[in-house]
Amino acid sequence: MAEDNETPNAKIPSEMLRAHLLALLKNWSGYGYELANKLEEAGYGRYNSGTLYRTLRQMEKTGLISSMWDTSSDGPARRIYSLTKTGSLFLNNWFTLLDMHKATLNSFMKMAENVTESCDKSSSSQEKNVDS
Amino acid sequence: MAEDNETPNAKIPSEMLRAHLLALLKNWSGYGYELANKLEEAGYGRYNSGTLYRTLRQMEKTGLISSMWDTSSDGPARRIYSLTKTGSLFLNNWFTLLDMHKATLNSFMKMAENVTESCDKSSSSQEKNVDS
DNA sequence: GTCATTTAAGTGCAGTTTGCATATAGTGTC
DNA sequence: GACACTATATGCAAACTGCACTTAAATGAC
Repeated sequence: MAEDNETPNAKIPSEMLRAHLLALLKNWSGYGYELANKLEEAGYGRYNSGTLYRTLRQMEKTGLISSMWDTSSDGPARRIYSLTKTGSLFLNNWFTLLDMHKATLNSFMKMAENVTESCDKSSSSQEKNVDS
Repeated sequence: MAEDNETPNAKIPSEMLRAHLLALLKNWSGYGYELANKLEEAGYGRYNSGTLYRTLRQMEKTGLISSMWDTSSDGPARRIYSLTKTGSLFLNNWFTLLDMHKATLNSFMKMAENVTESCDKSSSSQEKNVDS
């Protein structure tokens, strides 16, 4: 058995992992082990293989990617993944969502400045002790 | 009991919900019900109250926010939340993470273009997806 | 040949998180 | 009291996650 070099590294949110996989598969087809290597090369550590493979299968189940076995090359069979139309749309929407999210964050933080003066409806109890 | 108007709306990833809550609490203290209203006003539908309150308690447990009871106003007691120093740092890091994530996505998609280019020089179909 | 190693994918299971429904409780109105 | 609104929380099944372990094909060492 190979040495356990699956570093449980700085973990990114799983939604982002999915987006990363979709981006890697854009205009390109690859298999799990290869995708894991690319993620590692990009500085995301070696993902736990169980998590990665299961994520891929789940993404396939939800229609974001599709797979087929490749037995043409040497070594164990590889499950080659490629992006579906749905996956491609999802990836584009993800970019939109990121922008919206960032815009919302900024607007929320700006709201705070205005609130301190106007949104004091019923009682003027200024004892909002902000614990530090 | 009030009418069930908790619309299980277009759900954003939970990580983003957490970021939204942190952003709302930046330079401002508020309680759960109020935060739910603000999320709804911002167009995120009415979050399931159970999910929202539990998310807040969990964020408190991990030190992103802190709370205390406010019994000064009329009606049921409110649990007032405010951002901790950790939460503030987390929010800043979140922005950084978002940018890194987007950069990674773009680089991943460009990688694909290089691969297809070297394998298939004739096709010059280049997709433009670089924004920032 | 056979033994360890590398490549490649997957399962088992406990612990955590999520979605949805439901519970609890204070206050004001009729 | 009955009812609506405000405010927070719990119960539970389903889904997800992390970690360890298993399977299996090919390669190189001996």
